[in-house]
This record gives sequence, structure tokens and C-alpha cells, in this order.
Amino acid sequence: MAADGDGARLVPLGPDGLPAGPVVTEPDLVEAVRSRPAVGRWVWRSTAEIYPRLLAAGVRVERCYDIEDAELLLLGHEGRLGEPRSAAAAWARLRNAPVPPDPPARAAVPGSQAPLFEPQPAPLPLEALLEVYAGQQRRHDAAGHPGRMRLLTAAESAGMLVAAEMHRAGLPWRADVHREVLHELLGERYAGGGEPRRLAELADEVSAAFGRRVRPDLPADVVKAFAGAGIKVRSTRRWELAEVDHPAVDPLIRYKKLYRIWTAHGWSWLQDWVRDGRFRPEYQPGGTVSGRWTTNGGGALQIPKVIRRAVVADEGWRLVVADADQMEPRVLAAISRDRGLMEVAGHDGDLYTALSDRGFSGDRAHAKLALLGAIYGQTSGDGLKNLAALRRRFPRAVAYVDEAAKAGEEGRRVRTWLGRTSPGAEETGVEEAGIPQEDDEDRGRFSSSDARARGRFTRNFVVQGSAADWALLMLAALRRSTAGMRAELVFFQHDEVIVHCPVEETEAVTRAIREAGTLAGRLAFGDTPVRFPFTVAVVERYADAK
DNA sequence: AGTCCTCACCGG
DNA sequence: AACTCCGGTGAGGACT
Repeated sequence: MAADGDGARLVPLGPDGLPAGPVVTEPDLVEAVRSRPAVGRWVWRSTAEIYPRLLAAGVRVERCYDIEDAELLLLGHEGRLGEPRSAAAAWARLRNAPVPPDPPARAAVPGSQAPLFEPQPAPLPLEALLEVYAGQQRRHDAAGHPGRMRLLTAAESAGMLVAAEMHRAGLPWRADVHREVLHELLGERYAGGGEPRRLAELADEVSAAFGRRVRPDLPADVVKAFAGAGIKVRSTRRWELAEVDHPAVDPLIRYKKLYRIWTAHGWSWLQDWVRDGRFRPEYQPGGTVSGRWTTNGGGALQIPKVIRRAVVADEGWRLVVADADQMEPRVLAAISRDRGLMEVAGHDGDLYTALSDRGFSGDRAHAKLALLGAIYGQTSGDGLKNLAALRRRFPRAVAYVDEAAKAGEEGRRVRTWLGRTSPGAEETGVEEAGIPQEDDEDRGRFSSSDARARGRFTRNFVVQGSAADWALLMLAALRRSTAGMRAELVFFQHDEVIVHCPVEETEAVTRAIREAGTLAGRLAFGDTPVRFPFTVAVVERYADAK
């Protein structure tokens, strides 16, 4: 379908993706969709353009194919990430016409239903969309793994539906509880919008400890104050200050924590982002190159633990909070097909404890550090010491991430299991970032440290990105299985999903989540023994989940 | 007055 | 134990 003002033009597609009937013009887009409940999948330019209008009218669709999202994924796969991704641009490329640039992204407006990416000034004709869609089908065929690439674009289109529906539903948010928390932590607010009482007191304590007026919110001032006390600090990061023995350290660290709450999740945040008992962030599936989601405005993926007390289920409802257990090592087991790691990941129990029980690398904490260190490309510390043992024990798993790191160091791209592709070295923007061009020695030093950084990025990309692949499929499955319930997906954060549902649905929802994880594992990675369990908590308050 | 950069925190 | 991977956010200050 092609939206056209309030109306739309539609044509049925056959199994080959080509038109299989006459074009129909409908005066009302919402009615056009509502009156066709049998349509299994809608192909359209942009979910963000169309779906919020449908949801506002109470119309849901089963599945969709988002042409502009697919364009971005296909461009990435083809190593052409810098090219414009709008449908208009894709159509222009097909005709060898001048390609219009994508318009800049708009900032999020609290309470707005408008999509973030809105590149289309005039509606693109249905015929153009059909050509772009047909071209995209051919490009899927040309991918290294066409079936996986199709699964990826389908899964992310489903993610677009989930994102719009979660925005619509909103996360239940009690403004009164939030205010209580703020008052407990920060004390009274003073007229004029200055620091609340507790922050002012802590700033006074810091000044008293130094014997002169110090602004704790100005790192340069704090560094100078420590220098005056004969203590050299490289930065004022918390972990560095924690090592310093000085009476100002304690109030400084407490100040930083509270200052963060005040500025990022304080009263003005509440004023801006909570309406009618709901917090409605704009989710952007695939917002990061690795496929993790981002949100725009409201800091939805960084809600501090203390603030989660304000997330409270409605009367008679519950929050089902589900956290995927050790998602990244399980994904590494599945994508590397390492026999030993698959065996360890083939149980629902804690994976790090299992590693430790099998005599690997000391206690649970050490086992965890060793494994995560390998995935992150750790360059120092405890994890590194155990890398040799890890390599001996799980050779294919370590070889998998090592190969990804090598590719990155050599400037090559890497792909997730389903085919999402990392940017090439020339697209990372490092070259333009002001590299000193002095003598050859300096240049060599920089470029090798840059290469190592790229290696760490691609090493992590294949795991984190494949985990994002899995999470998309899990969400799609969960959306499908809860479609007949009153339950609503209300939050998603990388490896964690929250469903808001009536008390009587909590058991069915819990089951649906576990089944969605299992199904996603099989769909994404094929037949492996790897399990994808969740820790599930049924709570009234988000803060009680952990 | 508006834009860009740095810093440091939050989350996974 | 150390600060390695991915991001968003706001404040302050430097700059235009």
C-alpha cells in the first residue's frame, strides 16, 4: 500500500511479490486496513509513517514489511551504508536518477506520535514502491544467506510494529510515587529552579572539605581543588575518586549520583515525559549499528534503579518482568557451534555457575569476567589471565570472536548470524575525526591503536548483534502469542521485556515469554542444544523485579 | 544567541 | 578487578 494524504492506494501481491490484482484507491487509509482483516502482511514504505495512525484508530495488523527499514539493512549488507535509505532514494537508484539525501532526524517531542524518521515530503507513488520492493526481493536473493536475510528484515519489521505499539501503550508510571522518591533522595526544591536542598548541602560539604568554594558539577574545578590539596587526579570519574583518601570524596560521589538523578530523571523529566500515568518513549528498532534498539528522548533505556519504584501496574494488573539469562555467552555458543560451550549453554541454570562448577577459572565471578572479557576484547585485568584457559576449553568460540576481531583490524566488515553488517572502516568516521598527520611514527601508532579499537568493535558486534537478532525474533513471537490477550508489551531493553497484564493472565504471559525465547533460538540459529531461558518476576512494581 | 565539544553519569 | 563493548542524556563552557 502507498499512503496518500488521508487515503491510500493498494494492490494485492502474489507469493512472488508481484501484483496479483487491480490497484484500488481508498479515500480513508484507516478504513482501508480495517476492512481487510484477512491481509496477512502489509507492505508499506514506513511503519513509523502509517502504523501510529492505525493504532490511534484501534486498528492492529498481523505483520508488515517496512520498505525503508529493509533498505537500510540491505544497504548495510551490500557495504553501501553511507547511501540514503529513503524509498525515494531507493527508487532513484533503480532509475539511475539523482538520489535525494535523507533529511536530518527530528528531535523527539514528548507526547508526540510523529515518527522520528520522516523523509518523505511528497507521497511516493504505489508503482514506485512496487518497483523498490521487487528490487529488494532480488537483493535478498543475492545475500550470502538469503533465508537469514529475509528473516532479518521480517523480524525488524515486526520490531517496528512492536515499537509503535509499546509507544502507544506506554509504561505505567506513577508521578506521585516518582515525586516521593525525588523528595526522599533530593529533599525540597527551592524556588528559582536551583539545586534541591540535599545537593546544596553536599556541595557545601565538599567545599568545607577543601576549605574553599568548589563547584562539584564542574570537573575542572574539582581537579583543581584536589591539586590544591596535593592530590593528582586524572579525571573526576567515580571509580577514580574512590581510590583517593580525602574527606571530599564521599560527599562528591554522593553528589554525582544525586545530581544525575536530578538533571536526567528529576521533576522536569517527569513534567516533560509522563502524561496520564504513562511514560511513552519513542523506540527505534535497529537504532544502533549492531541492531540494538535506541530510544529518542526521555532516556528510556537508562532508567535508574531507584526510579523504577515509580513503575507500578494498574489496579488488578501486574508487570511480568522477564530478563534473558546470560544472553551473550549463549548466543556465542550458538553462532560459534563450539561443542563445549553449547554443552554448558544447553541447560537453563546459571551459565557462569556451570562454568565454575566444571572447574573453569575459579568462582562464578571469575568465570563471568573471563567469558565477557573474551567477548569485549578486554586488554587488561583479570579476564585476560584466563583467556588462555578459555581458548583451550572453548576453541571454536574464542576463534569465532578472534576472527571477527581480525576482520575489524584489517578494515573488513563482519555480519551477525542473520546478516546485519558492521560499517566498514571508512564509515566509522575516524579518519575525519581530526587525526594528527605529524610524523610517520605518530601516524603508525595511531592507526594501529585505531585498528585495535575496530577489532574490539567487530569482535563484540558479532555477539551483541546476533543477540539483537535473537531478541527481535523473541519479541515478534511474544507479540504474536499475546495477540489474543489483554496483555500489552510495555517495555523492552536489549535482553529484558516487560508485559503489563491482568493478574489472571500472568501465568499465560510467563509461559508465552519462555516459549518465545525458545522459538527465537531455534528460528535464529537453527538446530542447536543451546537454551535461552528467562528469569521472570511477576510484580506490582518494576523495582521489585530484581 | 545558537552550535559543538567534553565530561560524567545512567542502563544493557 | 578494572574501566574493555554498545548507547542516551544534560550541563557547562568554548566557539562562531
